[in-house]
Amino acid sequence: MSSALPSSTAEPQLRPKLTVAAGTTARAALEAAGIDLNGPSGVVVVRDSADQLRDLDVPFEATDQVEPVAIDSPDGLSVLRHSAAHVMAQAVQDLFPDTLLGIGPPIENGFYYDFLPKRPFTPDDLGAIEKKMTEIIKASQRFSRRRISDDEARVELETEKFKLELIGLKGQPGNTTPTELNAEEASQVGGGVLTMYDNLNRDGELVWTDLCRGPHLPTTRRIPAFKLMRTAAAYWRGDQKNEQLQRIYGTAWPSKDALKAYLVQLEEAAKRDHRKLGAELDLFSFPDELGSGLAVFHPKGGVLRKEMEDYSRRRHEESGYEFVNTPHISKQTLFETSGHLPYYADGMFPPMEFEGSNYYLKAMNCPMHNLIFRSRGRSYRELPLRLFEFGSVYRYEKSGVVHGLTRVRGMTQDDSHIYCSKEQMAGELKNLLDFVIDLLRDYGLDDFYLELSTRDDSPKFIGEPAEWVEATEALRQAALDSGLDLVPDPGGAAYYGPKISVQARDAIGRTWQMSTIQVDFQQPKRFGLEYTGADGERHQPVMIHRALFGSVERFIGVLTEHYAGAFPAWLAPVQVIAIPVSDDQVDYLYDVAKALKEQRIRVEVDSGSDRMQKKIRTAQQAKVPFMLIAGAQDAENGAVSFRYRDGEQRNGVPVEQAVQEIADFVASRKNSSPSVADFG
RNA sequence: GCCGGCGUGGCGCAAUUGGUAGCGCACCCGACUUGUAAUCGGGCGGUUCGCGGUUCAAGUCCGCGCGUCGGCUCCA
Repeated sequence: MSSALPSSTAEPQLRPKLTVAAGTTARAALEAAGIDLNGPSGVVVVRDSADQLRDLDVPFEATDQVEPVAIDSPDGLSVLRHSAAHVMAQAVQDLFPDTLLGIGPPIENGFYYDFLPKRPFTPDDLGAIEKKMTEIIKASQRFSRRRISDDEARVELETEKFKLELIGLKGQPGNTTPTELNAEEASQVGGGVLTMYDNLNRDGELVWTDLCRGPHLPTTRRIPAFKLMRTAAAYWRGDQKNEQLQRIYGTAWPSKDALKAYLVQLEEAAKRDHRKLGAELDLFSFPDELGSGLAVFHPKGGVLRKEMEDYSRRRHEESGYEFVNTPHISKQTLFETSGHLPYYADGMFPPMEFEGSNYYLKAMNCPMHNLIFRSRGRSYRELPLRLFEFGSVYRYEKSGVVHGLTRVRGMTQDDSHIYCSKEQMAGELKNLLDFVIDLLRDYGLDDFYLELSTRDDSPKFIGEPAEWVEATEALRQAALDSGLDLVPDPGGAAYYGPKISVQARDAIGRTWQMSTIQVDFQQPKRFGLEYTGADGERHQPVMIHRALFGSVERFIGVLTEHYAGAFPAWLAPVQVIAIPVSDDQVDYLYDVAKALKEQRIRVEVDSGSDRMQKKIRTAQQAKVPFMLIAGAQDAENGAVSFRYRDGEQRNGVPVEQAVQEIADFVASRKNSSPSVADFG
């Protein structure tokens, strides 16, 4: 997952531009125009004609046309959150006086500030900091902008070593494109002239100050709602070699209601967490005894896997793939040939030594597929040769990154390697991308964009520049032909070739990297792969790597969150649960279940001693798509009553019809939950 | 890997300043035979993640390890 929850950001309102005369403030112009400065959509800054955001209370040097920016617009929210970060930093330095400041930018849905405290913050500290922040907000401190020279700043900030470093990196005045600073860092020092923001209390007394580009809210009072979320560690300037700072994350909103809505949204997202649902729905677990990042699938999770894989196999079969199988372990020399060792030794489990050789668990399937290609002479008539395998690989993910099913140490890739001629490459990539998107849609993901990862001038990228260009352009063309949005990712390529990755948005707007398609000229070279062309000459094939689910495990994790555990009927571990009103209908329902089983429907009869209401509750919590309920009346009429996931019901449906409806619905692979509307 | 939090029956939680573990769900048994989200009663189940230490006494304090959570870094 890359992005967080969608923010409930309001669209910027179109407002007429206002004139701010030289020597006057934006506030004066806004007040004269009767524009609200205080409400949940009140204006907090303005955008000038140079597209810069400016404080309301700083006089303009020259007359200008400005656009009001409301607190609930995207820019307004950033200003709010950045100001909240300042308030938090003030609170922290107040409570923990020897704490040094890092940077404190706004981020999606909130803000953070990095600190170097004498001791790390604890969760308990957050409460105290929040309380102090509330005091600062109530004190209605003014954010007051002050220009300062680099030399003055160095004196004023002599104890703040991180701020001094930023000033040094900022570049000379007039240089508006600092290349050393990322966007977050630039928000502190800007590109040219340095400014300080002084927090002044009602008496005009200076209570706190921070180096900052701004702009800010007029006063701390304009922070209507905030909450500190968590503490974490973060490396200074994002580099593992640097000092580790303590980061505090917070969120801030234009109203208490908006904050509450955001917190509810987080709770909803937490309910979909596949790790939680995996346990609740009895799908999989991670036994400590196995080790970190190693999952076992329980029978219900096993059904999911099987259905997912079966459908994938079928589609691959129809699309000209050939199925192969390779072992989980290999001698070291194979990975030397492929070039993965020593490059990626850190990412592999350490080798086992026996019979005079080092054996590695495979972290990728491609070298073994290459051996299959090379096992005999190949003709151009065989190309494109598409080898497919559900191949289990093992990767030594660092202990801190293992996460549920989405980042594991043992996984099964739906891995495919396609060998084709250079001439075939462009067409093959296009077909492949269509195939991938089409198949993902069948599993219910239907909102995508693409990312094109290319090389930069880093030495890690190997191979001929001309080949990179050719492969990159072929990928780009395939991406453009798909009509999907394409986001560039310079420097993100694998060391052996460029790639396209398919990003999918789930039901609540989060994005996940799904499939990757990579072009590789290197391995064919390293393995000496060749085929005989129509011309009788030997040629080197192009190799395309491609995984569609990424891994089966990860895909199950993503689908679990996408559907919040309420899987489509065709995937659901239990598709039908039959519930008798009283014990007298148990045998009757076993007959109904038998008829369903003949249609290969996964059905259970709840013959336990619970009351019917309890059984309905249990089935509902198990998110079973169809409940079939039968009482004396139904049994007498040879009928059953449906209850769907949404609680709707249809009573007195003849058994034969009910069985057919369910079988048809499952066969349709509809991804929405069945409901009354589906059956008219 | 780094920083911090957490680790109590299958699951979710409780246990005063250290004084040798309780509850709900699930599970098992019994009673009740019920028409759309929890019937009642009884029972089983824990070497409090592991190892070591402090103490008369450790779930509680300390150290190490493992696992996990939140971030950072990483993700062929």
